[in-house]
Amino acid sequence: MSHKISDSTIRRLSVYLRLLEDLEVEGTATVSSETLARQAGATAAQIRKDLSLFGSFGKRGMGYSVAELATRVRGILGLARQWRVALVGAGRIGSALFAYPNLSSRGFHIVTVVDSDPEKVGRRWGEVWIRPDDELERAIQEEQVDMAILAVPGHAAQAVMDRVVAAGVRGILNFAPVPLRVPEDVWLKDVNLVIEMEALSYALSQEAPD
Amino acid sequence: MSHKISDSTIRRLSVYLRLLEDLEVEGTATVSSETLARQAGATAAQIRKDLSLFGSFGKRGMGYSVAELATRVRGILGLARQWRVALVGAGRIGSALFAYPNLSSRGFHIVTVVDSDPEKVGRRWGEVWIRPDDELERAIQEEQVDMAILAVPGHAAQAVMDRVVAAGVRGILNFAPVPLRVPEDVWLKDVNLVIEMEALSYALSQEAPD
DNA sequence: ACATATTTGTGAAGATTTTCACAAACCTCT
DNA sequence: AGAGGTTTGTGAAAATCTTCACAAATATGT
Repeated sequence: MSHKISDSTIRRLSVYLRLLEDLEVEGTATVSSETLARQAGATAAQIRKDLSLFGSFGKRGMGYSVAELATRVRGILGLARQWRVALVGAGRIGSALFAYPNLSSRGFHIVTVVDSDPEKVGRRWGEVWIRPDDELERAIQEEQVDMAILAVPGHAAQAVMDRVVAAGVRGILNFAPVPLRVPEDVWLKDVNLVIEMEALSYALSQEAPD
Repeated sequence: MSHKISDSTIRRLSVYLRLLEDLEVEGTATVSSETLARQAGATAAQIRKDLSLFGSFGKRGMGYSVAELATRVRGILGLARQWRVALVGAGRIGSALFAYPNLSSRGFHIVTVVDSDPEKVGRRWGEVWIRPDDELERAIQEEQVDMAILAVPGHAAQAVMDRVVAAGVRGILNFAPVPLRVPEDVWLKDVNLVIEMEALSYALSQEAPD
């Protein structure tokens, strides 16, 4: 296995998986690449190619077993386990993420929250206490954190990032709209609302004479 | 002008712009593609190629005038104006977005908020009242909305989307983790935290034997 | 058991995106 | 004014990603 798989392929697998789980709930037994493509907004060939990079999961003439393919894709994506996540930043975005049901329901558990605001430290969110900034490293170790979500202001992001990485975290989701530097062996994903809005701005400006 | 410009190029321009604005604040007069590349985490050739798609903004031997390039990129991205945005969904994510300073400071003004929860309707957020779901279309028209942000549960997203589009909005930022269908002339950007986390899950699963 | 209809898996072709590499343009210093 | 050092802008090459198209495999119906 493992040529190099593109990020796009992985992201599409995540989409396919959600659709497969919906189909599973609906009780659908098998699905063709054609049907899945329609739901995913992709092409059938794309789906087959994506899947074929990891193996041969379908039956010619029949399509894919929904249950089996879902299990396979979960395995590929590393979702057969639970992930322990640290949330850094308990502001508005942080608190929205903490309560976001689609993360915990999919195996991403926020096991510790850290904030630099003394006003917030010591408060309790559900099962977890908000810990002070200077306990970041300790919290990461004690709670055996696998991934971190950075929901801190842009000017603080790189410094927090460096500490999180030094503490051993190798997967980070960043909400600060600034380019961050990470070592080669650390995975960083950015969620940047400004980019998305500005991309919309560009698109609308192209055609609308307004 | 205008061959077809790729989405990636536009997204990078948004990144460059933020760096240019930082440089402007610092009082830097000119910047080379090399320097900008280092800050953006891109390559110098990439930056020059991106910019060259829109014109010739630099001076050989000198680099780019920070102020001039920032203005040019703002123009390209359609940021020389203000955008009027409707926020649909006043839950946790919606309220975090409403208060997010990086949107309003960059010309994206949330001018109306709609929610289906009677509990929330009628409350006031800053200048804006939360309006009931059935006033969605009216709010869009009255407030001359250009773009919408959908922060509603996945199961409601497509229906809300259809109404927003029917009301004339042609740019939408969607937070629901479901694939949405839009007409060809409508621009949709997705922010999907589940995809990002699952992509991290895949990456970490690859090397970490754990 | 055979013919017909589906649907996968995948090389090859096509399209898109990124990187390379260098001539042309510009600045600075003497 | 000329030499030397920078840096852009851009064709061409390389790399990556998507679509095509079809043989092989399976199911179904007679």
